[in-house]
Amino acid sequence: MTTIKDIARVTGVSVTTVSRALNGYSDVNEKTRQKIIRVSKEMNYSPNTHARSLVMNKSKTIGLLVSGLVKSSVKDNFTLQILAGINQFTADSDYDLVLFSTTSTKQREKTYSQLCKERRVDGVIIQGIRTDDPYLLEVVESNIPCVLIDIPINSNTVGYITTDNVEGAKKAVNHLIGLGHKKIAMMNGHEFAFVSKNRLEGFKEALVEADLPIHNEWIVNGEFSEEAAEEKALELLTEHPDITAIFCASDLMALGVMKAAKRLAIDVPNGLSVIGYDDILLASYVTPALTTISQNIYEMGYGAAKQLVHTLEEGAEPNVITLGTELKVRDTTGPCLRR
Amino acid sequence: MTTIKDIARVTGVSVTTVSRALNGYSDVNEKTRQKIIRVSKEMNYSPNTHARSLVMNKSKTIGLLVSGLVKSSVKDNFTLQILAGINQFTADSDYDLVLFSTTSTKQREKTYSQLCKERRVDGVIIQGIRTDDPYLLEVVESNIPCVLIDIPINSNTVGYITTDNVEGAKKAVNHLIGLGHKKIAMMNGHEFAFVSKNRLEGFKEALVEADLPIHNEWIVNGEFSEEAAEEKALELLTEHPDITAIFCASDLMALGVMKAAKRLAIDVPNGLSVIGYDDILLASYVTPALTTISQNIYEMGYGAAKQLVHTLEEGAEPNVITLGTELKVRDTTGPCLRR
DNA sequence: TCCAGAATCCAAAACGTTTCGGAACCACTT
DNA sequence: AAGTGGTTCCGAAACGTTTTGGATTCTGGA
Repeated sequence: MTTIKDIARVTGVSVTTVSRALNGYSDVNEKTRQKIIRVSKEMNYSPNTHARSLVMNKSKTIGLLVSGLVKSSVKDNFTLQILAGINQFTADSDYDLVLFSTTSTKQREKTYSQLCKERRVDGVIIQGIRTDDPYLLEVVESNIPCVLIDIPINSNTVGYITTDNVEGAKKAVNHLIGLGHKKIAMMNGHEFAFVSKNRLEGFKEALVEADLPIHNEWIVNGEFSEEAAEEKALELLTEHPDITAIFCASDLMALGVMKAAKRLAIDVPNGLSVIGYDDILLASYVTPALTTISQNIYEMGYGAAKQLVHTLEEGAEPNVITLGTELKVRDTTGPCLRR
Repeated sequence: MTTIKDIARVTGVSVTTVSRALNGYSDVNEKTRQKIIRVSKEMNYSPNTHARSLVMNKSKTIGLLVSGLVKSSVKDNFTLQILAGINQFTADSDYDLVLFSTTSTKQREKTYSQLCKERRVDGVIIQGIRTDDPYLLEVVESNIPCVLIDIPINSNTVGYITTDNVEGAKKAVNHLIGLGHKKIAMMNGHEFAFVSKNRLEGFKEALVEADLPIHNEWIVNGEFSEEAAEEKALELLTEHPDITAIFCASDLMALGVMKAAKRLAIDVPNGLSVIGYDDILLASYVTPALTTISQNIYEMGYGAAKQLVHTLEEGAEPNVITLGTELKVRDTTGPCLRR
């Protein structure tokens, strides 16, 4: 493996000059620079990033800490879209992306900051961890620049990108109300997710604004899982058959709710309107196609990477980005046929 | 950031001893080892991998070179499943995963080996690149250990993992033949994919074994794209209305074919049987649900990582792994109603 | 008492790069 | 002739680790 020393030897200059030539400094004669470049091409040189990182004390690497990258969660291509967005940005920058996984036994052995410090990543993007994850605390305490996805924590080293979940939820519920629904339930995620909190808030606000009562027993947690949501919906719809619409905090849970409706021989949308959240790929492919609140997940990934690199390069304080949402009306919502 | 030197200073021993203590060498007194461990915990020490990699000349990092990680290809969660598999393995090993993207302008600037050499990855997994990709040549020529997914190249540094595509294709076509179909077309991918070559081979073999003629004009290329396949199928079905079944080399293309059938008002499966390949997530969710050849994509990712790490650790020569396939009969194939 | 061998420790070199602080040289100006 | 300023180069230190090849001390047996 050719090093800078080899090139120095061959061209007859010092390693300093080779380094400075290759890095475009002005204090090297154009002729020698050309010679050095030529020789380093001939010798197939490429710099050793480890040596460089060691002395420069930065690695041009950003870490991605996810939790949704396991076999079972392949249905939920949220993570894939985030990744695609991040990848799109980093591919055009000179940063590399290393994947940290929180799904493993490593999580228990190594702390978040250890992970980051060992690999000497310059910054981190975090997606899909729960608010009760011990990693989260460490993030805020450590001084590694960090962009969170859908977790509203802001300090001088950590920023976040999210969508307006309150507004999104209101859009969804208002759509149902506009269709004449008055008995609307909510399938929420779990209490350890900020999005759940916000979507619940939007749900309630929309009801209040429409002068509809809030039935707390109509608000259940489906853990963001298709199966759990199916079970919970089964209970809910059996105990409260007068419910005419369900707002779900994720599309995956909406699918579960639809399965439950099917088991109870309730027609969607005529017997029950269902609206999801996320607009995952499956939403437009299931039958009937799922009405949902769409968020540009790819854009979130891209934006997260962009923001992180920006704070890394410019030393700017990370800030907060909120993206909009869009109601996608498909076939699982219809006018309320009961009173 | 605490270093080994700091610990040496505090504990009153040399850096050598600290290093050897932390790395579990036997020539350090158990008492001093405990002291060193205690102090390094107190000082929140974590080793600098760059320094370590520099001197050890290996990085405990494997690279993943993919091409399917762009916005448009989010439907195809093949890549996600591969990634999940790899991630599952690396998470339990002490290797990290860094993502190389081939979708960018970087591709033109930097060669494959430059990418690998710069980052000093110990090995690489490659997925989703075409056989005419210039990177592929470099892979074989470079001496970096490498595992290819679905690309049959084998040398003393490169191995591959794949499924039995000939057999899988035969299974698919035999299924159609068993349903009474005699006029079977094929929607293939493109000539720069080994899987296309093999699936075509299996297609032909099955026809020959059943004494059915091969119509070359019934074999078209859909570029592994839903849209292209739709267009090609439109032409094919218009020009040759006697075709009763189509074997598609990917599920995504099968979806395109189904759209074409819909546009031509051909009922699936009664007017046309369609069978796909891959068993992507969507296959079981579309209506009618897609009959397909299932391959365990997750397992391929896991196997690739396992094999790579194995050759890295044991110095073993990489070899060839072939996984099985499975026919999943769903609703897009039915008995031939014409003669 | 002396010696062999085990146990425990350490100094220094090495990995490949960047960068600080100057050195050497040349061409001008005064 | 002396000083000034610009251009082009370089030696050496530094980054944080591992490893080589001993050095030192201790233990037990002859």
